[in-house]
Amino acid sequence: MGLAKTEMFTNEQNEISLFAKVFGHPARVAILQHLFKINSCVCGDLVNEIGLAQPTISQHLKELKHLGLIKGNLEGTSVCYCIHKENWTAMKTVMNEFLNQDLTDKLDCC
Amino acid sequence: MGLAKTEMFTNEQNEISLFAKVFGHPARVAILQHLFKINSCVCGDLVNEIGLAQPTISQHLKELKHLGLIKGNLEGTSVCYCIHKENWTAMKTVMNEFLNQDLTDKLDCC
DNA sequence: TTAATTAATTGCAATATTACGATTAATATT
DNA sequence: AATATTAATCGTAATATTGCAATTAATTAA
Repeated sequence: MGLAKTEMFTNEQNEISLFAKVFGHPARVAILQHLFKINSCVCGDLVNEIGLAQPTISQHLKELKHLGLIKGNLEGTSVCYCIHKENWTAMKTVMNEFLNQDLTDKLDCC
Repeated sequence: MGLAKTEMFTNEQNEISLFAKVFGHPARVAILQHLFKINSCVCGDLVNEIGLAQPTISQHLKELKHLGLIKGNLEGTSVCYCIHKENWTAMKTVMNEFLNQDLTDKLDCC
């Protein structure tokens, strides 16, 4: 069916998987890394920086924006994107809780 | 075309996105959380615990195993799964480096 | 106003993912 | 050996994702 049955999972599980999914494409990882590196918040340069077509980059940016991880700001004809700091920090809290679960000695049974 | 052009991204970007992609489904998040909670390493109980059919769970387990995040061990007719501690720790290093990039003041331009 | 620039949107083709019934494989029990 | 139990695999349908050409929308420059 190709459809995740979100109603059978907890809010936390769904939230984690939504964040993870948006990081599940190298282009979006590259976009985010570039936004972190270029703190002057360059925009359409992403199309040049990453080797994908403009509509493709625009689509990836839309997904990142939709999850609240970036913000876009109109500046003349171009749009300036940058990391949404507060939301990024909140996302980190959720992801870290998942990634940093207790790895006790008992876990090794195999 | 629906295919990620992995050759145009760095190994790091591809690795991050592969880890993230496997966390990008709530069923796999739920499986991992359960394996962390039940440190006695219960196995086919995952099918009961999570509400999906046996082939579906088996498929999700395969993906987690393929990335090295869990190990499976035959015990009679059943298979006992658990977190692969070393690989989980290594994955955490990669993901943390990505998630914990510098959020300097300069980033806020929008 | 007209042309130029930039980015979003639309529409579509190619591919990937998800879910599960049916079957198979492997071991355990009788 | 015959049966039961458990999990993997196969095949397939439904849906989602990715990528881009073409177009549109919005602003700027001339």
